[in-house]
Amino acid sequence: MELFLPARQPFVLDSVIQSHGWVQLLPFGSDEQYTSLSYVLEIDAGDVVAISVQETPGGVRVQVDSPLSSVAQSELAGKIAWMLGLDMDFSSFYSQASGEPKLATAAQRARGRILRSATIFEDVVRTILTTNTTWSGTKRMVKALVDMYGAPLASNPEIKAFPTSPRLAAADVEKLRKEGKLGYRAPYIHELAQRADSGELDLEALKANSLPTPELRKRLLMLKGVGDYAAANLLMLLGHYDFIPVDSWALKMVSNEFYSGNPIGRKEVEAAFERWGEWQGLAFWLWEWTE
DNA sequence: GGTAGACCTGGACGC
DNA sequence: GCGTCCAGGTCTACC
Repeated sequence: MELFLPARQPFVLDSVIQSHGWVQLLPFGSDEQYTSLSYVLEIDAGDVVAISVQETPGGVRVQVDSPLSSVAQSELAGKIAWMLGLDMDFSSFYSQASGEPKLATAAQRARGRILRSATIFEDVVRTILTTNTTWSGTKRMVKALVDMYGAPLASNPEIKAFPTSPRLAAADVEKLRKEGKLGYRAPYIHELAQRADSGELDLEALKANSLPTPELRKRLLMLKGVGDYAAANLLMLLGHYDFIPVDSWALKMVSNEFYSGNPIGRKEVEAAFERWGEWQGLAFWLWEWTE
């Protein structure tokens, strides 16, 4: 079956797909030209569906591998709209960035939307798995979680969705640590899943929050395994760009660009992008760095 | 508020 | 093949 979803213009699907590395992590996938995004998700009714998204005039066309009830279709449409940020408006940022050569492609390519997972829970788990490791380590850990705990697609059990909070809450911590090779992150992920599954933690409510960014950041920092970098990354996924995700790569890039390669810290990174105000995280993210 | 050490894994390197 | 060192953020204890 197919769905058509409208997108606020301007919209360029491959800019969303290439917005960061999520597309390289299971169960995301894409073709080499980034014209199509694939994903597998478990919807609330318990069905596991594989979807493929292509850009079409005015929005996106979503191909679903199996028929769905109208309720499930509605849920799926809402999740895809969230993942692609279909309704997001970056006109204010484009206006501010119009005189900056290093952000010249932002408006041209409708950049700004950052690819999200279907749930905040999934994005928090992914983000924790990016910390204190290499990108190949992140890919390995995410693959292990999907392989070990993801719900299989009925038509092809080899293909699995990202595990939901109930599935990870029921997982064995030592198995996560040893077989999943999550190491010290295993108890963080397990505790997060248990709190989300019990209802103590309503991560999905953050999608519709109207909290000021500092308050939202405080809540994110209360999650075990989420520090300054992870919180800033999650804030951007939530549509708040006032903080910069400062990791070792950021320090290197900003040092080369603004500080002649001298050793710098978080404060220098923030100072370099302070003029972008509420858009500073996005300006940093979309900046065309000098190699 | 700032700092040091521990956490865990994979990869690079030397032997 | 084995051992050692290092990189990658966050947590905890301490000052």
